Amino acid sequence: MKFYDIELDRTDCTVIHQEVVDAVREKMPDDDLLLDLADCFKLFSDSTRLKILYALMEAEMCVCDISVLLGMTKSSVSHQLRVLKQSNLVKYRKAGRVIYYSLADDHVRTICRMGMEHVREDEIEN
Amino acid sequence: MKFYDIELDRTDCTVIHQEVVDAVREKMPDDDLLLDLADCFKLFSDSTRLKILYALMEAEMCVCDISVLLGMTKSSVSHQLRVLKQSNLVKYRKAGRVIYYSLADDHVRTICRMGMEHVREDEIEN
DNA sequence: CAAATAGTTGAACAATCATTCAACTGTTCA
DNA sequence: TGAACAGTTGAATGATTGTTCAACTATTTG
Repeated sequence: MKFYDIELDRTDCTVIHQEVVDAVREKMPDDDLLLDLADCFKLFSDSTRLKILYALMEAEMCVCDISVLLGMTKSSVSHQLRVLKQSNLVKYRKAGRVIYYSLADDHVRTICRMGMEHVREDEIEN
Repeated sequence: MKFYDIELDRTDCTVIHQEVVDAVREKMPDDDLLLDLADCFKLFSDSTRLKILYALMEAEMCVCDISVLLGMTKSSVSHQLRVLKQSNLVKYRKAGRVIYYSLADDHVRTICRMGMEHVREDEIEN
């Protein structure tokens, strides 16, 4: 029997452990869920956003306050607040022309604390 | 007294709450630490890396196994494994020309679980 | 030794994304 | 009413980053 020149699979592998692959595949979370999870972590993966979140852990603040605290333009702060707002990490209340932002719930604290523990441990190790 | 045309501060704000800003500034973690934290979360912010990590939660796997499981090239898997290795999230052992990867410790599980809780709650809300 | 295969590596490319800039809305207040 | 200011928005820009491609190393095996 002749082997035709079929299109190569993206994985030019002789699978080493088919049983392992099959077993793991069954346990894998859905792709959609993993995409959502990645998006969630992406929110915490920028230091400007982290600064904003850590600031809001301490107090409700308006955009100007945050701008001055971080030494950044109102525009750039506002752009990031929009991202955090859309993901329900922060909420806001309007008072005249001033808009006060605060944390939406305690998830932010929990997630930041978790990551911080990992970072600090690495510091000790190295 | 004349106002000279000095360079504008990046924050064209009348600070609304100087006391709040000062109090928060005192509590803020160091910039370096926040950068490290952001880098830590960045590792979890890509769905390919998450897939690899979730796979390794189930079993030790070689690069070919992971490639087949994810339907990706060995090259792209290898690139991501390098990132995870450099950050001490995965470790490896060599057996002939096969290299087996596994999780370095339990941090990955803890951090993923934490994020997953947040994602699932959002699912219920919306 | 030579062929085959596991895995790595660096450059190139495309997509993503944070910041900037300028223009804009909306509210206060004189 | 109009000036001043808080905040938002969209387009442009530059940096970062995930994937691809091709070439490479290293190990096994016939």
